[in-house]
Amino acid sequence: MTKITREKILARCFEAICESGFTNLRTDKEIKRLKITKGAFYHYFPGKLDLGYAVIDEILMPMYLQKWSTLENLSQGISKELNKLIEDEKNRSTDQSVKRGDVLANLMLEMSNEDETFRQKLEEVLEAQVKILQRSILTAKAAGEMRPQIDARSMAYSLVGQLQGCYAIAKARASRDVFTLMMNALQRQLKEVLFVAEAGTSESGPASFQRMTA
Amino acid sequence: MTKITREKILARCFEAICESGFTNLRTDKEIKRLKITKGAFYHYFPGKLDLGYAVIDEILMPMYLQKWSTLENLSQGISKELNKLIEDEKNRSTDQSVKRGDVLANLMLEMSNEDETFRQKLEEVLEAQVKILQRSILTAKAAGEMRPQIDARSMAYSLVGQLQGCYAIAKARASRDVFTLMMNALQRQLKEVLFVAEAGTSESGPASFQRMTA
DNA sequence: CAAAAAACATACCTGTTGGTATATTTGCCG
DNA sequence: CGGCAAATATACCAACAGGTATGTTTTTTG
Repeated sequence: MTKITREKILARCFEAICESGFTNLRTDKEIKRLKITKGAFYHYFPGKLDLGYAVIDEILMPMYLQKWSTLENLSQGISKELNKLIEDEKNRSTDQSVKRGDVLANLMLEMSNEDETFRQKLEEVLEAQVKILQRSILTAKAAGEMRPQIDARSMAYSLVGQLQGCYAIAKARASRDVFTLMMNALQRQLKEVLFVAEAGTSESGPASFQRMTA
Repeated sequence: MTKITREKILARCFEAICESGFTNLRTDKEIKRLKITKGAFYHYFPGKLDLGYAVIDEILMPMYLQKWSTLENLSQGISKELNKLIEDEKNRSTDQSVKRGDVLANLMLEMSNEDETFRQKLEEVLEAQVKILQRSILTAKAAGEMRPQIDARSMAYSLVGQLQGCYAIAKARASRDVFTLMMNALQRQLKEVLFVAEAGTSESGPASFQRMTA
């Protein structure tokens, strides 16, 4: 037995949630698929909602923490690393992943107004991301890599928001190209606002929203 | 009879969709609430999905067209009007509206990967908005109100995406303050990237992400 | 005004879905 | 090995939810 039952349930149900959200998750379908029984399922989870909470705590949260993990314990080259992370996300995307969109964003919009506990747990994941980014931006400012007048909190929120915006639009367009396009625009915007180094070339003004060369 | 049955159904179901999405819309609940019967409902709509399509075509689309309507037939002062529209959206927001979030964004994330027709119709609404913004930006560029190197299409997409990002984060935080904060950041970012007039004050670099004064 | 079409009303049906009650097995500790 | 608790299995259920079949009323129109 490589994986104990509880972990299998969590992993499989997380996958199902990624595919079609929490409401569309059918517990008994997944139970059949896992070749277990309701007895096993309800032994580990009091109900569907509690399963959802566990998925957030034990899978989603670690997942989104790891997403930015390389930024932590970094005292220099933060803006470069940030750009690399966005670049990675862009390159890792597939037609399928674009159609699914961002799991956290999906769950936020689906569940925040339905169940308060759900919302709180999703908020925790969101805030965890924001905190990492915020601290990284502060570090970058201290290292002279970012303009000092930038407010780290505002910046962190906007970053996460824009990332989700990219995912949302691309999902509705069902187009990986649109995703790439928007991520490129985000990168350009970041470059201009963040990096002190390139600030010299002010002749043409900010570079954001110049024609996208996807 | 002020409103015919079909319109009442559409209006009421739209409201319900705003509250908790399409999947959570319970047709028979709304039928009872409207004090009509299934006969009436299924006389006008072949099924629940078709009702959804009709809501998008007949309510959502006009709604989002009107949102930017003042931008059309405007040959000057576009950037100012754009800023005013965002300002309005910020001021019109309530705790409740923030908790609900943006209906279009909600539906996009909920339905795009569930039903292709749904996605296409939502895409139409999205594209309609983008087109209006894109044309306005072009006009503004022609009038010398915006930096000429801005790509209108890229700009329009980013705008809509960021707007949805503001709504998404604020919804998850269940905080009108967060919404205001993010909308302010968006306004500041727009000001700096868009407006030719203010471009002179380059000493401090771009103003985006400076400390938010909500 | 008569017939046909549109607009509703009533009753019923079926699959689904989350959940429960209860029985059985398995693993472990003394 | 005996017993106890965790783990898993089986059968069942009640509510819901969308949809259908069919009947009745109202409106339109020739």
